[in-house]
Amino acid sequence: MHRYRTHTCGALRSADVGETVRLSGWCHRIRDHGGVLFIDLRDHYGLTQVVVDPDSPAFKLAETVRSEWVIRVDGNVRNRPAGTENPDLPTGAVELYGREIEVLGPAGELPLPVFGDQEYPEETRLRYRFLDLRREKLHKNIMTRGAIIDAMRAKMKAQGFFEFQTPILTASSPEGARDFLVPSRLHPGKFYALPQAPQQYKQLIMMSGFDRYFQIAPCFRDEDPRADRLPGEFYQLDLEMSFVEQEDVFAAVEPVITGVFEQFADGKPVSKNWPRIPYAVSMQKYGTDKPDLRNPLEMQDVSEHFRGSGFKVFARMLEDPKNRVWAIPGPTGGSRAFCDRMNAWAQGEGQPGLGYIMWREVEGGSAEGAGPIANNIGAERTDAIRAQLGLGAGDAAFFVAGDPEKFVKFAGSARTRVGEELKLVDHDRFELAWIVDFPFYEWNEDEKKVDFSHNPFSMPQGGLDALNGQDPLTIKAFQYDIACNGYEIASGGIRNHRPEAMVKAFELAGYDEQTVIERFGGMYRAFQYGAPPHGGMAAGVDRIVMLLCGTTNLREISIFPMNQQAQDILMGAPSEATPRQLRELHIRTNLPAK
RNA sequence: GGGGGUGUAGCUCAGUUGGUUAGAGCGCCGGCCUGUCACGCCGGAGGUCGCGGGUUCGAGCCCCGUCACUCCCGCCA
Repeated sequence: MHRYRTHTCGALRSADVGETVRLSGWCHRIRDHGGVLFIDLRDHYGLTQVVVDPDSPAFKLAETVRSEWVIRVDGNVRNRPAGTENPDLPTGAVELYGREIEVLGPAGELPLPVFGDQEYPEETRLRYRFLDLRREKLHKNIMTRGAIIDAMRAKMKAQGFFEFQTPILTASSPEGARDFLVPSRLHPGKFYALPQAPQQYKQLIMMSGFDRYFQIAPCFRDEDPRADRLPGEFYQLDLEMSFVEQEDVFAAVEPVITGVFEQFADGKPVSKNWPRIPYAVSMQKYGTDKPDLRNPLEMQDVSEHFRGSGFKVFARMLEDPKNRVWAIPGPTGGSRAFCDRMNAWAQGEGQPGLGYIMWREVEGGSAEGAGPIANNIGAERTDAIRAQLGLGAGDAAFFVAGDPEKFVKFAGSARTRVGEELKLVDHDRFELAWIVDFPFYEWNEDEKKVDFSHNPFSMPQGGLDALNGQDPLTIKAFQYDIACNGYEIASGGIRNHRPEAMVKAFELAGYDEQTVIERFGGMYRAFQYGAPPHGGMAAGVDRIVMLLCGTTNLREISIFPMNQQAQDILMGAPSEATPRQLRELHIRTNLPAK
């Protein structure tokens, strides 16, 4: 007989009745009735009820075991007495009558019970992560994560992609987020950096003549935490292809992502033909470049109805040509209570308020606008707005006014808020979309200069001609994202593989050729010796797993995450280095006074 | 770096207008219990009310400061 087990805790069935078996596992739940004692024995595979009574030689020891002790039980499998079967358990028809118990690993009092689903503070959960990981939900999420990554690999390989590994110790990249640095012992005063993404490596792989690259790539960025961002490190499904245009990338990626979602969506619908939404349109309709398309609301520009109207606040604002008035439709929201609630919410967001019109039914069945704005602009304009937004009696509309660049973010969250409050959002579906035509540059107000708005390596639409002849702020890039349910789950682009275009692109952002050579020497060199047109994408593995596991917290789908102060409180990282380690690295600390 | 929210038992939380010895459920420990599967019943232990100061006859509650946690903004090519 095997030292620890003949079966797992999820294996036994009626067919095994009469067998003498050996199980090992954790004592999940113990029910001591004095004369008869039940232990639910748990392992990775499932739960089996062990029963012990005073006739068993194991009885005395069985009375001493506690939750989460690891024990080995020998005994025989028998049918449960009629009426005591548990249909909720796969093993629920049978039980193991225990004759011998060996304690393999006793446990102290638990800081966090494995049984049950009570919420526990994050600090406790992270310090005792190994206990939390035994719990059903987290254990399942981690297994799902592995299965999703398997599916990604399989689907990528089926599309002809080949997996590569790229260095973890690399050079600091001048653009982007803050790097994690690793001091070099052999080169005093110099540092490696952990890759923020294998961006340059994957392009170099294309220039090295390989055709289709992918990698489940660890990425490291020293950023401040957010709810949808793991501190320190995260994973991307990173891919790159040669001799492709944007359409080819879409054609390769869409079935992979759709397939993964469908496979793990648990029956929830997944959008088939993804809409392609230009960045500018997305900002106008949804107020964000990662719209939640489960929310049916679309904002519209209603400036014309307010220009020269009796609502002086907006009318005066519109005298500045860059200002606009946008409307957020609120179907079924036409009550004073709801409009006041939205107004109060807006004030809580630091806004002066949120103007609105509500439409009430009047005799004859038509709709009449009400509220301060409607009174000021008059019935004709009010009705024109109603008609444009396709609203009727019982509906409302909310208005934001000013410079769209400044209010767009607030407008987007107001749209989300209205949709959620009016229960217009179907949460049980996955709505995927391509967001395309990102601007190549953006205006940096602080430094009064043009900056790359996304990826400095992407190809401007129109190529070198556009860079030479066009207002830089109007140039679009072959740069795209995938948005799903309000999250950015992937980002990519067609790369700029022509050195003269690359130099020009950097020149417009204020970097001369010498700087490009210094900062991107390897890439610059590779561009000189036959670079294929290429492009690709990187998808956020953690966010995709999070969406498919139905959680909004990345720490629920990551096996050993750091806390929000970027500390691993299980392992104790970061920690101080010994004087000897620092000496070898030629480093002296200079700590802030406190 | 800035702003909001929250800190009461191991955990989730209640605690009246400022008023006696700060409570409940879960968990833990002990006892009873031969068919439970959120077992049940009885008993018990467990508290610097985040910390420091102030107001008051009296502070878990009010005021000031501080710390921790958390969400958001900045940041995230």
